[in-house]
Amino acid sequence: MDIPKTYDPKLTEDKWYSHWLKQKFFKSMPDEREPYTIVIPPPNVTGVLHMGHMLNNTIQDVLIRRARMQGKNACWVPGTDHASIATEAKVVALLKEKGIKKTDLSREEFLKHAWEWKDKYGGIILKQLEKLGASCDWDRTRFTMEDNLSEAVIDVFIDLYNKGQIYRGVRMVNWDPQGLTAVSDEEVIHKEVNSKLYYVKYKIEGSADEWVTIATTRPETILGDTAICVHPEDERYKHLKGKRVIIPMVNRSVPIIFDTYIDLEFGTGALKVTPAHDINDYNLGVKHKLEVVDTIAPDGKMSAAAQFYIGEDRFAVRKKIAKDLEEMGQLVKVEDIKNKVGYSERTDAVIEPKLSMQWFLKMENISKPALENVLNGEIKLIPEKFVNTYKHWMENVHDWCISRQLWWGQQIPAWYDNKGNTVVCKTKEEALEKLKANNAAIKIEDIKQDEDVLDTWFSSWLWPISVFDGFKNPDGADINYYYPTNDLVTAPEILFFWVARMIIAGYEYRGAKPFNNVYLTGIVRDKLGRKMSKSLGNSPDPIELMEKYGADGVRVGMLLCSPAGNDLPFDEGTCEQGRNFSNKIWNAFRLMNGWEVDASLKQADTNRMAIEWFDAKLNEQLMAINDCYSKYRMSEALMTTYKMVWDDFCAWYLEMIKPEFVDGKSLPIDKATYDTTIAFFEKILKILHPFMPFITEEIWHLIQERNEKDCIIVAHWPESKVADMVILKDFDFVMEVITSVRNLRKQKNISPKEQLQLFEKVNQGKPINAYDGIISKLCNLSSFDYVTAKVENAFSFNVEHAEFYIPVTQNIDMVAERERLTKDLDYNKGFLKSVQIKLSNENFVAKAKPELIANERKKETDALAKIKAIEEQIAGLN
RNA sequence: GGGAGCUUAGCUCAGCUGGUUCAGAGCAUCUGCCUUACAAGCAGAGGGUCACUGGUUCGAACCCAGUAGCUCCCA
Repeated sequence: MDIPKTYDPKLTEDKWYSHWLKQKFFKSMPDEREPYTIVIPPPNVTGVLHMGHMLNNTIQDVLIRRARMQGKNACWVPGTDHASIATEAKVVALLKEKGIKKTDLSREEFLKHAWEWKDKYGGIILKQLEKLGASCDWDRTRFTMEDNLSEAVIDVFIDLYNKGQIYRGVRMVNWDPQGLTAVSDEEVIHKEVNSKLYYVKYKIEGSADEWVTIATTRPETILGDTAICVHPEDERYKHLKGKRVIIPMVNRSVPIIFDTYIDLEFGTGALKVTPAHDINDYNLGVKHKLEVVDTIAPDGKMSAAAQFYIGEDRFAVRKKIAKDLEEMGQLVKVEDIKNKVGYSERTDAVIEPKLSMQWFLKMENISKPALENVLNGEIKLIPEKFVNTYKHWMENVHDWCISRQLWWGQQIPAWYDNKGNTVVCKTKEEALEKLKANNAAIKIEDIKQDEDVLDTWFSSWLWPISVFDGFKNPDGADINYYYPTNDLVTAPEILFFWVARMIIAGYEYRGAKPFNNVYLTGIVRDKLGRKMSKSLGNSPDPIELMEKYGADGVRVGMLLCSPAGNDLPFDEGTCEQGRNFSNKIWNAFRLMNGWEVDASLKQADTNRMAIEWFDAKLNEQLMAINDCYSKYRMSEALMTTYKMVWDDFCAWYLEMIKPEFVDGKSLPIDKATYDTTIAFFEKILKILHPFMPFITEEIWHLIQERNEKDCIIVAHWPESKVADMVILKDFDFVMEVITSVRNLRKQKNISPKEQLQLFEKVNQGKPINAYDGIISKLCNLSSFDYVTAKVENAFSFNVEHAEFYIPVTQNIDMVAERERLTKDLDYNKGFLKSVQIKLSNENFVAKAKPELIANERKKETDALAKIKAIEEQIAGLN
């Protein structure tokens, strides 16, 4: 078999992915095995794969692949969400390009376009996940707006309405003037921006020339002012009690009210109150029964109620009104200021607080079990620090605004008659029956359905239940088997948007949690610490990355630097490291593959010892890896695996058993060693598989011809046995000897090809001589002997209780040697001193644990012995 | 303004119950090697006042208090 010396992922990835699909290895059906379930955080249908998805889905795939290998019935459910605002915006933009205005279309026509768009582009991201190797059960792919899932959403709305948990009311909402819809509090991003603070004076009614100066960042809302508010304790304004002021331009007379809400320090201490356009002003308005004048239209332009600047944009008006006020002599001054402004997460438009009629879900009672069961550990958040954040949010939870002024989504099942009656039910026919109760004369054509749709999260909060048809078929085989799911992997950004609400829905509709563990990944950032985003253009294209480094390489790269919950400053270098690792594994295989096996050859002792050692090492490391997995320390599990493969297996083990080269040709290897080595390698490949599915599958099949179903993806995760600690400890000594010899060669400029003699003088205990053959091989020794006296005219070093000597033909540089040994001596003396200080401390001896003291005493005697040995070596140099 | 968290090598991070030579890993850097698996490699080396200041303790990267800087969440 001729194998290229560089691994080429392009030749393997598509091949194995389609093989896995063909063999239905990702498929899961309920059976008698223990289930292991993950539901994907459904990516937005408008989305294309970004680095956040890469990280997130790599972790899910690692978890699901390992579970599958552990013999569990692994089920990873994929899907997408319909993303109301984002999708609608895309479709509107596309129609605009074609010269079609949304307002010219009927709802049905628009939805037809939207579905066309979804069918064409909505599956892109899932296809991209296949490149990554995602082993989702694609037969289970769901979409939040497909019929069954939509029906669940509507049923839940009706159910919650009937339970009195949903209500309709006028409330101040976050209005997105670009998307022309309300968005929830969680969809508003507050950014600090440079603004101006305008000081404007209002004339006191009935006075000749008496004024009150207010400060505002939004002078365009002056036209909607319905009061001025000052602090009741503010000496500057006490005399204004009972007075009124005149609003500039509109000349409206409004009261001066007093409230402790006012910050005395900010601006002039006098606040203009615009209940229609500021949430705090709105609350003041409710409290003081103020008039509400809504001066800004839904599209962000001034409305007729403003009287001036009608039809002009709010930001243009801000500049204009400042100028006009200045001309009127009522603009006192303008200051620069930094303040926080809310932006729409979806459209990036500045949010306009706006009063409107919306549907709300009461959160207070329904969220209780969701808080309780996270606090008591029934549901674990990983890392745990997020419990604090979660608790804080859940204890201060606001009612959830669930209506959106859009067409793309589930239309709210509320029906209105011509007399102001409202009913909530599934169909117009049902509505007719219900409405008849109060309106006997009603006809079906008099009934109108609510125009709005439900928030997308009102679909996705049902995801872990609805993907298993848990609403339609609450006692179905799927929901009973797969629910609660095991792990959820998602970003901390949507802990409240989504995770908390899924937990709420889980308890409300299944009486049980939706998942056991929530693994919160970090946010992928660029080198400057900025979040990766399309608008910044600072994100590499994941598909290109995979083409450059291979899917396995990128998976390793993503995981190497991503501890749970910590942000991940992405560096392409780690993908390169991942690619190099692929190549290392590939070449390890090439080495073994090139060996000629001689069945008649007896196994050498060195090989037997090497095998014993690596067996112990593998067990030790596997135990550590399993432990990392159990704690969701993914990057640590990977790093442990990486070192076990690269250092322990390749750098040490293979070097130990590698047959020698004689006359330009490798000697054959004995069969026992070969077979065991291949068995080790297969174990290693299995451990690597969740991280690097493609290369491991490829090599698995190169090792030997296998049945089409005999794939590593379904191979059994290796059993971990207790490692032989004695061997491991002995070998640490051996490694140190070998490293010391190599180090000496390097320092003395002795070529690795020049054979050396090595002598060992054991000062204490028995020599560990089982590994002498290995030392000889890896150090390229001509001889290795034990002596009882020190060797003259030789370089020396110490390892534990033994002195080692390498005689040399060349002259020893006495000065350099003395310097080196003196340095070693100083270190050991310093160490001894620190131990002795500890031991002479009465408090330490009295209070520390006995085994600790015994250990310190041992360190003391060891150090003394070592110092003595070094001193003798120095003396011997003369 | 309220809350949470972070600060350890040039970079990214481990460091669990305070106690072993505990100051670590990977990457990067430096030195020497194209040694028949791999230069995407091999062998070796150098890097740190554990943010700062105090305290508790026989003993502190770890516990406590304060200070500085950074990040996130909420208003």
